[in-house]
Amino acid sequence: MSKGITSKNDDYSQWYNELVTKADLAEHSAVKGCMVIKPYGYSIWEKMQAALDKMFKDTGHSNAYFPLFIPKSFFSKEAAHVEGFATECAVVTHYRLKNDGNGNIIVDPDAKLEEELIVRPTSETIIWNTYRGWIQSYRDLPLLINQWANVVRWEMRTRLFLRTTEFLWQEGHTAHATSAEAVEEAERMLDVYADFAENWMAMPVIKGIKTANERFAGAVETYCIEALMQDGKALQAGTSHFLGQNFAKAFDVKFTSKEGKLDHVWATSWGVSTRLMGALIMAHSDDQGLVLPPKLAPIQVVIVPIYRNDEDLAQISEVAKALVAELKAKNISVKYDDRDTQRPGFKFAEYELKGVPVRVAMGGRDIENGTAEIARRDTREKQTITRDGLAGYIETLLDDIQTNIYSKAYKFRAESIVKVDTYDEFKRLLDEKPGFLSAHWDGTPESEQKIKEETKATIRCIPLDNELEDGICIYSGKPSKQRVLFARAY
RNA sequence: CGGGGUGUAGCGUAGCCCGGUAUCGCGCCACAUUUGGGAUGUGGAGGUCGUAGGUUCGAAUCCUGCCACCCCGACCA
Repeated sequence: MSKGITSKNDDYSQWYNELVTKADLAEHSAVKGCMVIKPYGYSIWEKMQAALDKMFKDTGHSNAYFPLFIPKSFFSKEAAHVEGFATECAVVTHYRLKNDGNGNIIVDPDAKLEEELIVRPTSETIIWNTYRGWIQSYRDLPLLINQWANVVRWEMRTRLFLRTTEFLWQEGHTAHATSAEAVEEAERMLDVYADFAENWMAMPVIKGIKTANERFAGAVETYCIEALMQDGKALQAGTSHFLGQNFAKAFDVKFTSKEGKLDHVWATSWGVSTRLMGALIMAHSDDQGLVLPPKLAPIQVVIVPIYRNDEDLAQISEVAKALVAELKAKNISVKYDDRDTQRPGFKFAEYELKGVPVRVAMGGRDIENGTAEIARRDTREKQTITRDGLAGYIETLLDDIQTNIYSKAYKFRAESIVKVDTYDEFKRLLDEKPGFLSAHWDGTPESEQKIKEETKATIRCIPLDNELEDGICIYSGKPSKQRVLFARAY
């Protein structure tokens, strides 16, 4: 491991790339655009999955699994949907290889599929085709299903976690008897995502709705949570869609209501992906490496012994192992690193790089004095604490770190939302002080598109709690009823 | 997919212009001394120079195709 990483002030994207690889989260694979998620990175994802999965179950959802492959004909049934995804689909055309006689393995031309299969970029079509057989009556509703899966979107440019050709995610797909109920579901799941982002990832988000330009292909309304990264760029962290009856109509999913009337069902879908890993990294980390919120850190506490000989080590280990037991009893994940192959300074740097929230160092001096040195990753402050009540202190400290990194991110974001009233000011701030720009917009896709072309800033969302306020569009000068949030985005 | 760049040991690199079988650092292995912020010394192992062709007596070096990665655009979670 080489010393140090590029400073995020010098080169933000290089800082990010080095962080991902040097903290052992992921690496590029032999397959273009696809990554290998390494054990340390995957264990963070598993923690995210566990927390989200529980939240889904607590809101009444069940997990299921649908196929990776989608017949091409399914895909074409919803016009907007196919148009939105057509340009980024991987297609399976054959099912067999053969030896061409010259020692080369080739695709067997005789093994062409009658109907090509699309590798799912999202599963609405296969799921709604399936739901047709599951739903007949209002008694079958609501149908609340989630699946954890991989999907493939053939992106032109990829970045570890933020945009990869294959990625992991969850996709919820629900069916309801009424429009209102489906809207309520879409909003409920948006709240779940916001709750997760803020309370687990310690990342403040803005809940909002997307403009028509940014809406999911096939949705009536797209809700989103938008986060702000430390370089002032926005990142869409999760989306929840009210799909109306679009997919029900496309796949002919009808139910008989209490009143005996036949109608198409109302749908939602919602998802978050391994992109959250990228968000987590960029939200809190610094030039020393990752900063992980304690609730998602695979290792919450590491104990490093400092010793001169085996006798010292034996003494320290006794105390350290007792602390390990106390912490484990409090459900804190702790690692006692007594490797003799690395020196303490190396270990300090390594665990800082990996974002372990709390480090405990114990040496001969501490054994004599009945103390330990506690270092917190978020502020890099060190304190000497007495051995009595140490486990309790650490437990409190972990909560404190969780709160502190949220506050820090919240403060940064609050400072990064700026009201702008002229287009010149808008353009100036985008370059000088990137962040969310709150500005009036006339509500037309044309103005939004022009602003995007000229400045690369897009409307991230119309905040759900937006106040109505009369004004004029910064681009067209036409009347506007409310401000929307613009930003350059990942 | 367009423009630019890069590919040499696990990682980072020199050598390429001017062709003669590969340099240095980190890491790795062994031993010793070390251990409160990325240890030091001595010895050692490790390379089809991204890949496939071509030119040549001879290619990391020159030529062509392909692949991958990075940066910048268009597309997007």
